[in-house]
Amino acid sequence: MAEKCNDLGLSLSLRCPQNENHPHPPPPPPPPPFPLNLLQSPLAFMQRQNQKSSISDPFQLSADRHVELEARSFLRGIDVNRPITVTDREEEMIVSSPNSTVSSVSGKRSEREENEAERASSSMEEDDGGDAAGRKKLRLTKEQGVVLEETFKEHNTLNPKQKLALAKQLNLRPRQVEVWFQNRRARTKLKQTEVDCEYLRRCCENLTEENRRLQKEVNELRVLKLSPQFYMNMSPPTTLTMCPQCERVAVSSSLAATTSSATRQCNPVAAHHQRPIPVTSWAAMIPPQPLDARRHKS
DNA sequence: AGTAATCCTCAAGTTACTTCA
DNA sequence: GATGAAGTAACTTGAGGATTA
Repeated sequence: MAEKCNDLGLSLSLRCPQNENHPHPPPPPPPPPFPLNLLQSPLAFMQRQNQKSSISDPFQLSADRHVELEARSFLRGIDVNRPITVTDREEEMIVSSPNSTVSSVSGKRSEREENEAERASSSMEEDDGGDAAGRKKLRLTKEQGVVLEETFKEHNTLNPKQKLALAKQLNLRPRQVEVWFQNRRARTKLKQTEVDCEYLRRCCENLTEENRRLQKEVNELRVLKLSPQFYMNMSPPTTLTMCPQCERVAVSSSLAATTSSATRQCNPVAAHHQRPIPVTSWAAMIPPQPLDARRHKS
């Protein structure tokens, strides 16, 4: 499976913003074949790809369309499931995706059923002598697979012209090339979905663990808050200090921060200037007035 | 210009066949 | 050899876009 994954050229492509800042992020994903946006479904991606391939060569597409339309006018009703002969192949070089007609809606089923009998009587070109009843499954050769894969890497959709050329090159029916690309896109999407799911699962696990850790921390802090003597002896990591004389408040990270702006502006000789007062201590001494009001008063 | 019919292509889902452990 | 799982070619269905009468 992993080997297949490599064959498909798939890799993690989901970026989790939370985890980018996470102290224990998951192993960095390899460069994505196509970036996954959680707001963008794979379908949207595919559609965008299709649009891209269409837009990239509008002239060619319209030319193909022209060829198609010309061909369609006199090649209707061709049995596309019929085994390919050399003549057929020449015709298929003209008509685009003949078997799409089969998969299309309007009255195609009966047409196909008619073809079944004919197909049964004349075994396929690739047929090695098996029974002709039911659908005959062709196994693509290694060379065909390689070429298809290479083409798929270049563009995951084909316009009619490309399809015909590829079919000719590989000695396949255009319909087979078309089906192969459809299935290949489906496989790519499936693999990508699996990879994305796995990555999301890991994200979820990490966030759960982080949540558990933070909950534990919160509980510890609660316990700490409930034991006053312990709390009072503790020097807080960040200490608000205030000069009782000038009532200026400053933030210092340790005792060494006595050179903060508040103390610098006061008399450095005074002993109480050197000792940071924990918020809980001095706050109790301050009358319930806004600092600004008291400052204005003085 | 609006509309219905037709065709094509696609994604999604399914079926049936092949291969392999 | 039988069997079940996995892979995949081929098929079906429905939607949407383009073209044409």
